[in-house]
Amino acid sequence: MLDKNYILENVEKIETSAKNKGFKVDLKKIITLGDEIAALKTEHQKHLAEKNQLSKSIQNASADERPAMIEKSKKAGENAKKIELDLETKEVEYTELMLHVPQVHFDDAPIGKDDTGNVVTKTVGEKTKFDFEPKDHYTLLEENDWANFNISEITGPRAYSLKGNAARLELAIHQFVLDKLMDKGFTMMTVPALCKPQAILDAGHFPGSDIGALESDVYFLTGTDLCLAGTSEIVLNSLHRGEILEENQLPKLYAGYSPCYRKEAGAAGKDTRGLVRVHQFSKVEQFVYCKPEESQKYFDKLLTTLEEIMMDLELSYQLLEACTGDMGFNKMRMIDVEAWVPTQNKYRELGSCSMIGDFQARRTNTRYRANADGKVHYTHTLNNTGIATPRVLVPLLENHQTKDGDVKIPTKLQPYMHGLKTLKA
RNA sequence: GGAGGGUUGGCAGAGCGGUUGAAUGCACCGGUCUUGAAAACCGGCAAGGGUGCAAGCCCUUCGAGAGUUCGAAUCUCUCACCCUCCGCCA
Repeated sequence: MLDKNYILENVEKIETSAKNKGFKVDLKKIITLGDEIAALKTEHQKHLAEKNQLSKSIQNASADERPAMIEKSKKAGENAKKIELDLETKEVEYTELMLHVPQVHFDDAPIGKDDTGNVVTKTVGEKTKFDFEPKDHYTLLEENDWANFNISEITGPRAYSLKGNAARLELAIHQFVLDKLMDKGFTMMTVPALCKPQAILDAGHFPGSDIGALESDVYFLTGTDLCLAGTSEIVLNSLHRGEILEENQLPKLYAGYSPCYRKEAGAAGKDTRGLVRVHQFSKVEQFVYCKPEESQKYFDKLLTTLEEIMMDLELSYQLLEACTGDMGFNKMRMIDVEAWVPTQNKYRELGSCSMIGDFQARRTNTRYRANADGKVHYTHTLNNTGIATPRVLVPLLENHQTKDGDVKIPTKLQPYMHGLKTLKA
C-alpha cells in the first residue's frame, strides 16, 4: 500500500514504475475516488455532529422539548446513514484499488520484463573444476543411500527425505546459520508455518485483498481457517501488527526458522527431480524492522550476511540485481544470490534479499514513534534468506564431491557435524 | 471436544446507558525546588481522519463486526483471541 499523498505528488513516477513491473494501475480513478470520499465524509460528519449535539442536549431538555429533539436527532442519523451506504461502497472500491498499486521500484533498478532482464553485479569464487566427471546431487544422494526419493509414493511429488549423515548435514546447516545470525545480533525465532490467510495478504506479495487469489500458490487446510505459509516472512511481518514501537526498540532483527510450504503450481515440469524445488522445505529467514533512514544500511547488512554464508559454505556465487519485471509486487529492490551448480552448468538461486520500504508496514499498521519530533511513522521492513534446505544441498554436494563419491564438509560446518570432515560414500 | 471467565490508552487498572476519549497508579516529557541528583509539588502526555492560512472546530476508535437506543466502553447477537477447569495428546 502506498501513501495517499505520495500518490498525489508522484502520479507519473508510480505509473511508470508499475508499468516497468508489469502491473496496471489506474491512479486517476484512485484520486477521483479519494476526492469523492473526502467530500462525502465531510457531509457525513456534518450530520453526525448534529446528531451528537442533539443527543447531548436531550438529557437536559424539558419533557416538552424532548420529542421534537429526538425526532430531529433521528432525522440527522438517517441522513448520515444514507450517505454511509454510498461512502462504504466507495471506500471498499478505493481500498481495493490501493491494494493493487505495486510498490515503486528504486531509481536505479534495471528495467526489464522478466528474469532475463536481471543483471549480474558480482561474482565470487571460481566455477568448480573437476578432474573427473562430477555427479549431480541426485545421483550422489541415491548412490550413497542418503535420501529416499521413492518417498513420493507416500507423500506425493516434490517431496524429499534425507537419511543418515545427509539428514544430519541439513540440520547442521540451519544450526550453523542460526548461530551466525545470533552472533550478528539477530533474535532467533521459531515460527509457525500455519497462519491465517490475512497474514499472507498483509505481506504484500499479492495484489488486492482476495483470499481466493492465493489458492494457486498457497495450501489451505480444509476444515480450518488456516493455510500454510511459504516463508516465515509472512508471520514475522505481522508480529508487531497495530503496534506503535518506540524508536529505541528499532531495529528489530529476527532470524526466523520455520518449515515453508509452496504449491509450485507455476513450475510444472521444472526441477522435478531432486532437491531444487520441493513442496515443503526449511528456511532460516533474516527479517528486519527499522527506521526508514536505515533501510539501506540493513539491506546491505542482510546481503553481506548471506554472502558470508555462501563463503562459509565454500560456494561460488553471484549476485543478481533483479530487474523491475522480476522483483515482485511489494518490493523496491531485490538482489538474488545464486550458487554455482556444476552439473547444470549455471548458477541457481539460493536466496533473495528484498527492500520493502513501508509497503508491508502500511498493511500491518506497524509504526514507531520518533524521538526527535514525537511523531508516529511507519517502520520499514526488509528480508533476506538466511539459508534454505534442502536446496542449498544441491550446490553443496555437487561442488564438494570427490572422485570416490565422498562429499567434503565445509570447515565451518564440521563442528556442527561432530567433527566429521567428509560424508563417506 | 465439554464447562466457565475475560479482552479498556505505552503498561497496570476503574467504569452508573447520557458533558467518559475514558478515573486512578506506573512509565514518559516539561517546570518549581536542589550545588547536582533523588524525593516532593505543578503541568503535559492516544491514534486516524474531515475542515481551515492558522488558532481551532468537528468525526471515528474502549478485541472485530452487526444490532437495540435520541444517546452504547456500558444492553443483544456473531466472530477472533486470551485465561481456568475437565477430556485427549506429541
